Amino acid sequence: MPELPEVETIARTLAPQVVGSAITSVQVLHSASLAAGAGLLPALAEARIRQVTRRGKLLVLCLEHDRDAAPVPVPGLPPASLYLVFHLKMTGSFFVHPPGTAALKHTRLIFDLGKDGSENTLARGRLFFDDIRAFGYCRVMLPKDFAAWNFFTSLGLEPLDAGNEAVAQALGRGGGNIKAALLDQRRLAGIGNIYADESLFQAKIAPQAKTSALSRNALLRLAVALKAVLKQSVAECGSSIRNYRDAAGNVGSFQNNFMVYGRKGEKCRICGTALLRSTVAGRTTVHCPRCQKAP
DNA sequence: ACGCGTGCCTGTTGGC
DNA sequence: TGCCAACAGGCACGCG
Repeated sequence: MPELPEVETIARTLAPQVVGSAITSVQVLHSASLAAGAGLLPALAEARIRQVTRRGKLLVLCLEHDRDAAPVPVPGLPPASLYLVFHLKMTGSFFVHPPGTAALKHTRLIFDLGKDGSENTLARGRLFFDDIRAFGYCRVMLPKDFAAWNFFTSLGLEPLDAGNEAVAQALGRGGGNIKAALLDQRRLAGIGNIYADESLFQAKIAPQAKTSALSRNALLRLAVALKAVLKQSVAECGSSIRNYRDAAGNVGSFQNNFMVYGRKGEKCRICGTALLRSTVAGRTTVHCPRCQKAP
């Protein structure tokens, strides 16, 4: 379940392995994993990887595929003439294997990487996109396709780039409960179930609290807590639960800091009360009934 | 128009 | 020991 800190960690560990490489060929082993841009595969197989970045939970490879075409900026992203975009959903992962490595059981896409800008096309390695549950996807897009992609254009603020006031405001508008607001990618981009529950605990707000009932101070407290939790997780290379590894095969350590996520029935680390599991906004939710009060 | 429920997927876990 | 239901969950989609 890569969320913002995990996708950020993957981008950081993938970049040094692929930036400066040329994509020499692409293999689609599971057609549904290529959700858009099949027609651009020929262009992709001549493209060079310039940058690896992230927007919300999307991992974005910025490519140059035609030296004559000027790179076009997409709002919020570095300019490029072609984009390779991934959503990892729950079980997507990357790894760069040596040249010639065969596909694994759950390998969905393979990008062969060669040297950039040289007549010498000796392969450097193979970028595997593995995805056990195959919920994840890749999209190959021209800048104009990217800028017209509804999911992307609807994404909200980057929580770590926005100020506390702006984050509080994004969470406070609209109806529903506060956990649904945290998970709504149109308000803030990149938050999933782990960081929603953890930030609500740190802010001492009950997940089922109606957003409209929260004071300005409570929303600000949540904004501060959310940013602190995300920042700490990025510093610890994310949370490794189940299958998560970064693009270098490393695990993160933020799971050791969980106060509530996955701790149903265990004691609250602050007050000792048994933590409750419930369903809020359709998701499994764990909270401390004593520390986290609905207003 | 917005909030809610369901389907997509496969591997792991826990109960009987 | 073996079987199977429940569970993990982001997002598209359809319904009311």
